[in-house]
Amino acid sequence: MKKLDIQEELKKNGMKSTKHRVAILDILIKKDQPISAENIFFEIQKMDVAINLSTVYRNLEALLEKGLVTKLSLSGDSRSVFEYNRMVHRHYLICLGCKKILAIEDCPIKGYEHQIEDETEYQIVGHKLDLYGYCPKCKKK
Amino acid sequence: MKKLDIQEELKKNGMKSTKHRVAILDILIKKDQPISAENIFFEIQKMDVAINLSTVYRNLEALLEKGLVTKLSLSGDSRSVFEYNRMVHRHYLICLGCKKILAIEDCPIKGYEHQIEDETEYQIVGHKLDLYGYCPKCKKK
DNA sequence: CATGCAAATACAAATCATTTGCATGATTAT
DNA sequence: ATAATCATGCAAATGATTTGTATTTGCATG
Repeated sequence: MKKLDIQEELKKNGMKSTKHRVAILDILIKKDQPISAENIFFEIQKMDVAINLSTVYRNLEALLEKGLVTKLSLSGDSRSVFEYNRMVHRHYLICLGCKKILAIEDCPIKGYEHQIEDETEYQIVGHKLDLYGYCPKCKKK
Repeated sequence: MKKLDIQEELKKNGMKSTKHRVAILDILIKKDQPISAENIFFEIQKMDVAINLSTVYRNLEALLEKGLVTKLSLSGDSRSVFEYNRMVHRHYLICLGCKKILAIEDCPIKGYEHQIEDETEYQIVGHKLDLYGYCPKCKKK
């Protein structure tokens, strides 16, 4: 997505367009995997844009509220990771060796939610499924 | 489980039996739902046993290593919760209203792990599935 | 293009959950 | 009982995230 499109996207959502927001979205859109606030901070600095870590957090918070990004916390890591919200239901496959995160769009839970609704009288609004294992490279060791 | 059995269980796992450890396990065994370190701390104080929060953390860590308890971090909460390890594979149903956590022993993922192994060449070692929704009480509001 | 207002930013300090260092106290094998 | 070992309290450190506040910026308007 081009810089102009990102600015457009921000305004469409009632947000001011700033170089920091554009940079954050740009990074998130390009990354194929979720990334932490601190890593976003580092990436932006690599682009020779000065930014403060709290600005990263505040912007992620704002983008989150507008639904432009999603936040996820994975088992065994105390920090959250963020990704551009591609509006698809996703699950994740996390490599316990190198910590790489792979997104999976396939979802095996469809009918199960209804079954649980019937069994428990709860109203289910969503679910979170993550798989843990070892990627081909880490598997060898 | 009785106090004596808990002491037995601790020794069987090569741990010294202390009043704090017994109290922690006792609380965990009685609770039907996962509980945070701080809440364990409060519960122990209610039993008129003096304890420090760092002792709770250190003991949970030790019990975790011995496999006597399990730790889980749930989406949208920055603190971890713990439960007695009943040696069953479990999923959780979290009420977004009152935050109650219900354990579900049924698991719909069985075959899916193999399918993903075939598709991705990863070696899957486990998964985490949590459902989010509203319990019968909170559903009404 | 100047300008004013609301929103965004930097920076430091606060917070929250969790961990650690160290001196002291309890538990267990001998 | 005694020593060796491990557990504990307390305070201070840590790491991730949030917040207060003075300053700067984006952008609608004249």
